[in-house]
Amino acid sequence: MSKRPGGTKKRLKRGLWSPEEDEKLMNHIAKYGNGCWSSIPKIAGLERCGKSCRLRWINYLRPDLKRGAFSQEEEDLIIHLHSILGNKWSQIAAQLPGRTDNEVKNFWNSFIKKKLRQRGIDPATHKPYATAASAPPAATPVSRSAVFSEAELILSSPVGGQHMPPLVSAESYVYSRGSMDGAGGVVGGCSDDVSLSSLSGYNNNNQTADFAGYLDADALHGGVIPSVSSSSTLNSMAGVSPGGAANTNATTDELCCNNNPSNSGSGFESSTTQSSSNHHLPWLELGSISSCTEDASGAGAGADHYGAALDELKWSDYVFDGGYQQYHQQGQCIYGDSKAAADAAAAQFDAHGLGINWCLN
DNA sequence: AACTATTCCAACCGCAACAAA
DNA sequence: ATTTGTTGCGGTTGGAATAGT
Repeated sequence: MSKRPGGTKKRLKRGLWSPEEDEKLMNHIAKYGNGCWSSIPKIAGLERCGKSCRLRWINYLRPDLKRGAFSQEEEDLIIHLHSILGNKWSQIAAQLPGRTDNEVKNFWNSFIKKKLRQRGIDPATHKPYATAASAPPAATPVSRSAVFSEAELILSSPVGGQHMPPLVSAESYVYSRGSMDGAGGVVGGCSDDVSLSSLSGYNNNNQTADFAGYLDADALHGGVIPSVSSSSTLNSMAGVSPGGAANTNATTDELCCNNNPSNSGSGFESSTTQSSSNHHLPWLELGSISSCTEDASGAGAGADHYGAALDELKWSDYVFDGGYQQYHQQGQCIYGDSKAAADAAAAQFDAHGLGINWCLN
């Protein structure tokens, strides 16, 4: 795929990566890590710019990538996080193990956007479109905004053990509660229990404590959360040769999984090293929601998949208690079942191996 | 079967932030 | 303090794949 005419002095290859190029890059990173992207092409014998190599690795070659369709839980989480963070794809992706910002962005643009519009929700604002059937045009109160400033997030947290009146619009929870009426209007309340404080991690109730471990509070408050694409994390991610650990110079100790929570430092790590097995998504749980949808008249009952999602395995269960570990063990990767070697590598891959430094630098 | 329209996603671009010189 | 190089992020695009006619 040739996106743009080159124009640079040195002719660099563009477009889709060939399997040979992939192999070169993977072999290089397996050997040396992913330190200096600008020098990688030369050393690895690739006629690509470093930027392109970096992108290829992050978006496609990383052994920890979870390919395939987004689960309902992931979709819910993306919608919810987008209502808070906006187009901060890297931050959103940081909360979705195995997903890249590019993947999340594409999923949003190609699927969720459309879906929300069909439901009468403006994907940009997460508010229902003003329609004759619902609300008067341009009459949406400010307090109903689902786009939250940092201050709003903080203000919505409990102070002195008491919940402040939530500034969170009901819409932002509608997605997971299945209480949106056909025209996109909001039905049902329960706002007392679902202030964004639970998201922000400032709430001290149990629910929030659990969730705080899931969704890094820093992520929602402008703190630094290294995304999975950050170089520091990637260095740890490169702790195993994608092409097969046997081909690397790494010692057994370097390759072995390190699940010690004390090593968790970044948002990614911390979100995947929770010692507690009691993680859950507050909005999903709060949404046991059938009890919360006072007015189910327009909710479309079971037709709404968001409500149905509540009956499914909790995403956090998948992530922390089995599925994600299993995913690690099974080594899902871009090459799927046909790449036994990559599977084997991914089985040993561990994002927590912070002590590993493959970089030559 | 051939053509057109649409969808999806990998990859590119430009910019900003940061670090090192 | 300034320059230069590198990295990361978000927006955009082009083309392959798919659906529709």
